Amino acid sequence: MFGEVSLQTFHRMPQYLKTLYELRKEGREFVSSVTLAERLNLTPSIVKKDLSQAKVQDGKPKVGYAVNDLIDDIENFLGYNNAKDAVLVGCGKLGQALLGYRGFADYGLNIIAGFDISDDVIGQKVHGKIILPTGKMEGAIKKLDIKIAILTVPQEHAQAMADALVKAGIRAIWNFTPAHISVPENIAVRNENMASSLAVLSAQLREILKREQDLNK
Amino acid sequence: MFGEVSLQTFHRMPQYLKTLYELRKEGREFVSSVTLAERLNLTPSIVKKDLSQAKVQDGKPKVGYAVNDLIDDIENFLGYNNAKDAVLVGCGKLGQALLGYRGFADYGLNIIAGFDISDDVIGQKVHGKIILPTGKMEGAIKKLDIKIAILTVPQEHAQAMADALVKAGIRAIWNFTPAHISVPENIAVRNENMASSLAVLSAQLREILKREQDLNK
DNA sequence: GTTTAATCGATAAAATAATATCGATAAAAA
DNA sequence: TTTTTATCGATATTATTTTATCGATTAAAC
Repeated sequence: MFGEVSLQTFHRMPQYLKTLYELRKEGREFVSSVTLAERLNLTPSIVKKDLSQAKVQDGKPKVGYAVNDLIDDIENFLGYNNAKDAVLVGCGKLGQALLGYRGFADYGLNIIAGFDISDDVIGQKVHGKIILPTGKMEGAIKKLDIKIAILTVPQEHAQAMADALVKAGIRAIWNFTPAHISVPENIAVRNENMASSLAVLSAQLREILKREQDLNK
Repeated sequence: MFGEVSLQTFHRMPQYLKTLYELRKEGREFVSSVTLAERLNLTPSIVKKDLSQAKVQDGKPKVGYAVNDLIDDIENFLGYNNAKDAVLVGCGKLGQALLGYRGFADYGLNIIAGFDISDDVIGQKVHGKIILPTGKMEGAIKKLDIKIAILTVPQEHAQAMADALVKAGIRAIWNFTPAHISVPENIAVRNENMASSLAVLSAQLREILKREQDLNK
């Protein structure tokens, strides 16, 4: 689906980038797949395979990859340079937390504005981002040709709002609600599913505690 | 690592559960793997395989699985019944949003209290959850034998706080900071990594837009 | 009561992802 | 200058995950 590049690879890319920033800060010019793998608990093989998909310049035998070049290549690969505009819909607690999250800019995401139905928050600013009434949403999306929406409305409004966003021209929805939303197949959805994450964490914890008990028998 | 059950399977479990709740609400007594697969965009094969790992009672040919039994089995499998206590560390915007998030209770997670260093928030209550000074953290964790921590401190304090949590006896950390934290290998960590998610969403969006352009040529 | 249709559960096949291997190469050491 | 060593990049192998197949079974239709 992604022209050969797997989702797992995309998942790991920001981790490589993060480690590379640290290495640059430490003053290192070159880094090997072995070092990256160690820092991120991966194998050198997978690191080399992943990087081969993002990088332009080859690594050098004996020394590895040029840190700066690699940073450029991955940033470019992930589109961190050409900032993408987005809207955020639903400015409750979580919505406002995300609206004020400065980290997004580092990832090339630029939230234009928040939208909400409640007069209590309309007109407020969170870290310089204005909250507008949902009535103005479709117009803004169309006018600015925005493709990405962050969805943080209450669960029961998730589907209706997703429909409205699609109608307005949004092509990718980052869904922070627990609701499963249905969209046409040419729309990307990414679910930030707390329940899923917690299920996995609980499973890990259970396994760890069990292993420990077995040992102490 | 999880006694045969893969992480992907754990990820899908809460989705099944969610759909089953809906079906129960609709008054359905039985559901087939085909129906579940349709609602969640999966194949019947994977649904059957996943469920076979969580359920106790067999499905019936021709009609499928008993909705109520299946709900019980999955809830049990995921540990939604025996509520797990947790602490939340770092009560900034995101921390408070999560502190006030009622959904956790549905997943069997019970946040005992929030902890923070700032006098601005200490003593406040968010949805009935009190915010305490970090000085009292270790004592509370030990006294109540708490195993799970939600980490929402600023990135630069993530590692130090993780260390403190491990020292206090925490065995599973749900990390909402962008920092990569190092912990002993008998501690579970789950990274809620925005950068990763955004990378995947961007990749999906890019692919969709590209496919569209190709068609219009 | 017999036939038909839908589904399960087990297993086989295919697809995908991760890991290991190895020749080529460049830096460093001898 | 020659040898050694560490690493890349390509490819082969292995492991994991998903999908497909199929006999057995049960509810419903006839």
